[in-house]
Amino acid sequence: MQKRPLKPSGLAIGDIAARTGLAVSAIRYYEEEGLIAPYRTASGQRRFTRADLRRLSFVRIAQSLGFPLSRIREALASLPPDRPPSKSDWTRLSTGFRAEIDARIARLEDLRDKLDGCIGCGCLSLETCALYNPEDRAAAKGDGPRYLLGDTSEAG
Amino acid sequence: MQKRPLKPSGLAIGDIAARTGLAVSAIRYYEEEGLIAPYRTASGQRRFTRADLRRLSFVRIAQSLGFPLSRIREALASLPPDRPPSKSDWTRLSTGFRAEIDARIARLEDLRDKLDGCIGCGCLSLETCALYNPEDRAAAKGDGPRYLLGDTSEAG
DNA sequence: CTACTTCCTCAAGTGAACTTGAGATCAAGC
DNA sequence: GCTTGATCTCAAGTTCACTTGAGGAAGTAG
Repeated sequence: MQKRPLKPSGLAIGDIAARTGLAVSAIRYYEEEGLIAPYRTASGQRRFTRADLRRLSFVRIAQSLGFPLSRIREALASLPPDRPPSKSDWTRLSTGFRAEIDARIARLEDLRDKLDGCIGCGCLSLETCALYNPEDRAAAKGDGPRYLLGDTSEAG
Repeated sequence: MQKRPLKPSGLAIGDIAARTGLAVSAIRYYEEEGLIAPYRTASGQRRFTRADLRRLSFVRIAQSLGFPLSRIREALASLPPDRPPSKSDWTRLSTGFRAEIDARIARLEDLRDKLDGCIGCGCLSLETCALYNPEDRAAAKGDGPRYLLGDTSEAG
């Protein structure tokens, strides 16, 4: 006796939309984009398993973290396409994401701190601020406020 | 004797592109969008001041933080349109941004931790995970993995 | 069986943030 | 003075992540 087993034959797209908070059209789009692969009934209607539900939840979460669908598809590609993924499947997938999330956080903190520093010291209105006057040191390289944009190569 | 004063009459768009790392077309677009307002020579060519350069650097930075141009325009609107902004001008502008950056960081950390927790405990493959099985508690509200998506209203 | 809702596909539209191209003008070097 | 490269405007095209609409088939309630 299972407790409420997603109906014998899986959920229809409308149910999935209600459960994930996604629009029906978005779910269809995700299928088109290869993020999910729901099976079809004899008459051609989509039916979704619990695994699909998890994949969609993951999509929603990863998206809200700022990852593009291409990156999410890539991550989901490491899961078995349709069958219930194991814990180690999800762990493998999430480890890569964790690293990227950490990197994002670090970058934001770095930027925030530099912004704070520059504003705090008032150098925004001076000519020596690495943040707003990158040309002092970077003009020769000709590539803008790169100190804040991830390029830490000080070569030259 | 000033040190290299941006040429007597300001920089041309190509110079600005080289210094900021932005494409010429992007700079024109930003003007169209009201983020900058370079002045024009008699013949109609754009000329940029140091203040424009700072505004563009700010645009680039804020963009890399994930802020939409609309929000950036809004922030820049608090600066005097063309004149060199004072320290307090920039401080006012940046304070609002700081708060939003902090919020972003907090959200990312929260999501990361929840993701970690769920993956660490293996509940991704179970039926009780608030992250991947929100329907257990949220199905009635019908709105997906909202625990991770910012809605903390547990009412109901 | 009828009516209503949900689902299907396919094409086109949307908004953000640009880029590309056409055709013309402007500025700098020789 | 001429050529070359930079700049101008304006219109249209591009990518991402969808939404909207047309036209039709399928499932459900009475």
